[in-house]
Parts: sequence; structure tokens; C-alpha cells
Amino acid sequence: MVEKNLNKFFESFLQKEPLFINKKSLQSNYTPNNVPHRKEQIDLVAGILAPALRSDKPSNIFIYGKTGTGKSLTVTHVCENLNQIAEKNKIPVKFIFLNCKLKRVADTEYRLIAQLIRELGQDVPATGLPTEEIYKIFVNIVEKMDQLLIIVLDEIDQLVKKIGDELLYNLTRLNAELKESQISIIGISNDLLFTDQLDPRVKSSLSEEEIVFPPYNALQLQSILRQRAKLAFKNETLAEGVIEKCAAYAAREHGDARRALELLRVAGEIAERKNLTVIAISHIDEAEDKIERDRILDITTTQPKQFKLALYSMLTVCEKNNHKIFTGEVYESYRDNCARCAVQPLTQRRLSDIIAEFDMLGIINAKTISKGRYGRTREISLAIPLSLVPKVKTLLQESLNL
DNA sequence: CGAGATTCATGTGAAGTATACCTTTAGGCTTAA
DNA sequence: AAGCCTAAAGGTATACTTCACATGAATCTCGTA
Repeated sequence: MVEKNLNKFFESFLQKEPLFINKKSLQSNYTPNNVPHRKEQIDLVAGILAPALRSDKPSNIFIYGKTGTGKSLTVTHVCENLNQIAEKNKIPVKFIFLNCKLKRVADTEYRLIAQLIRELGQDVPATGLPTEEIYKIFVNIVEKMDQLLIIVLDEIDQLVKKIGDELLYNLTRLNAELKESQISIIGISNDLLFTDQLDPRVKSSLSEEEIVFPPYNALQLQSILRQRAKLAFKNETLAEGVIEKCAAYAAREHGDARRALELLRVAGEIAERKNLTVIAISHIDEAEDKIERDRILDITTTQPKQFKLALYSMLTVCEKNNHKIFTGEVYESYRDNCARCAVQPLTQRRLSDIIAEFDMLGIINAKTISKGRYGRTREISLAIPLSLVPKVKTLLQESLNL
């Protein structure tokens, strides 16, 4: 019986007219053929990278701008074009794109270099080698390739905040050891004040050129959305005002185009699931909820065990007394929870660091306050909507066998 | 009453430890001449 | 004797612990008005 229903479901799914023609064009990793409203920046980047075509080392570039202002997009766009020309004319240039934020992929010096090597097609152990050795391997490979290497490091501000700027110093100095090849670095940062924290030496060599990406305004967002929507949807799938609303929502969030596109895509998916042929304005509100929800669920469920336990404890304590909570309370609850699922509890010192990491992830808000005579602590409050707390809690519970 | 000293609970930095993994090396075993 | 395999030795990165000191405003203390 069940099978039959399922069959029917799939049958009708196939017969259903899809809302999307090409969903890809709304996904965040999509690079359109032209990048609107970024002409100036594209020209700048292109101008700086152009010497690569004559096998001269382009200047290092530093790019700032809030999330979703088209930084990564612009860089990939320019790089792809340059790559095509380079290939056509047999000019040896290679790009590597790397996001430094990815946990356990590129969040330490060693891992970042190791990842670069992997991108170049050689495998290296995840641990065990001296960091210096990793550098040597990297230099060797690059040298053997005998070509210009352009490394794009997305969100380096996150990485530097965590492990310091020595890495960047080492990277910029690598050119001194290279005879046949050269390396250029393009650093992308969401934090506009980022370079202030850098060692002056690093700063001067890394930001030979600086480009600032201003946020899109609502009108620009609208035109971007229209352009992509034309590719993604069939005609007349969008109700009046949908684009405008998406743009307005995103403009409110410092002109984040990525968010605008995501809103539109998710709104489309919602409408499709409801068997509707038109995307209505109300779907955008639903989409906003869903995106936030998915983001939080994704972050919380992919954490390592101890992090999950810590988070679970914070949620529990927060729920019990819905005012601000403190590190000590969390640690107590955490220890209980560890006992319940037979996990060796970490020290409070470590938990303190874990709490700080959740703060960075935006799952909680924590600030250190002094309660005078009653000591100093972190004041923690949840940054996830209350409606989501039970759901997150049950998910954590399941995965922890609590 | 007010200036300074005290106090608390925990933040935070540095150094040490455990673990998992790496390469190197020495020894033992096998094999072929 | 040469070649191959294995296990021990010696090394590293990372996650965590231990130790020790730093913080900073509410509270306490005590001299003074």
C-alpha cells in the first residue's frame, strides 16, 4: 500500500510542471557570465592580475567588503576569464580558491598549507609532519609546476583572528625561495578593520593593492535578482513585488546579495513543494525563517560531541531560568550531562574556549562582565530564536544518546 | 561619608600532557644467486 | 648478499589539562569630618 502511494507521489512529481528551469543560477556558488554593478571592481582586479599573462607576478591584493557584496564572485569571475585566455595562449597560470573558515580543513597554518597542496593534486598526511616540512613540500610542488600561482584566501580575517598573522608573513616570504614560479595572494575579508590588527610588515606586503566593495543598494539588488530570476524560473512565476521584497530584506542586511538570492531560491522551493505555480510574497517570509532555521540546524548538528554537549547544556540552563546565564551554571549542567551519557567531561578552562567559539559562530551572545564582589564571568544569551530551541535540543539529545 | 583595599568567579595566557599519526631506521626474515 | 617487511624510535600537530596570574566592579574597612 505504502509503496503504491509512494509510486503515485513520484509519478505526480514528474508530471508536475517544475517552477524552476535552472535552479543552479540561484545557488551561491553560481558564477554568472556578467557581474552587474561591479564593473569598477572587476576592472581593478583585472588590471592588477593582467601582468600574470606576461608571466609577471601580479601584486598581492586585499579585498574588503561585507558578506554578499560580490567579492568572491568578482574574483572568481576575473580568474575564470583570465584562466581561459591563459589556457588559450598556453600561459602558465593557476588559481587556487580556498575558504579559510572551514573547520578542520583550513583553520590552522598546517592545515591550510596541506589543503593547498591537496588542491594541487598531491596528498599529505593530516598530522605528523613538521609544519616546516609541509612548507617544503609545497614549495617543491609549486617550483616543479613552473608557473604563476594565484592563491585566493576567502575570509582570512577569521583565520588570522584565530591563529595570528605569522602564516601570512610566511606566505608572502615564500616568493623569496621560489625561482621558477611565483605566488600572488588575494586576501578576502569581511571585516573592514581587519588590516589594522596585522603586523605592519605583513600589511604592507599583502595589501600592495586594496579594493573595497561597497554594499549593493536596493535597486542594484533588484536588478541582480531579476537577471538571475530570468534564468532560474519560467516566465510569470513571480508574483508582483516578490523581487522588491527580497531586495528590501537583503538591503536591510547591509546589501547582502547572497542572502537575497537564497531567499528567492528557497521561496521558490517552498512554493514548488506546495504545488503552486506562482511564488507569492508570503513565501519570502517563510523562506527567511527556513534559511535561518537550516543555518542553525546545520551548524549545531555538525559540531563535535563535546561542543554539542556544551551547547545542549547552555540551552537547558537558558530554558530553565530564562534570564542571562553564566559560565559556572553552564559548567555544572555540562558535567551532569557528561555523566548521563558517559563522556569524560572537559575542564572549565576548555569549556570557556568552547563557549567563545559558539559566540564566534553566532549561536550565542556572550560578553564578559564583572559582577563586582561576585566575581567575573561571561553573560550568555541565546542568539537562536526561541521557537527553534526545542527542535535543536531534541536533535542534540538524539545524537548524544541522552 | 568616601577613598582605598578586598574579594569573588572566572577570564586568559603559557606551559605541559595525551593521542594519533608521520618518517626513519635497525633488525629479522626471505629469496635468489 | 640483496631485498623486503616489521616494529621500535623519535618526531610533530592538535586537543586538551594544569598552573598561575589578571580582571574589575560590588562590597568592606577605616580614617576623617
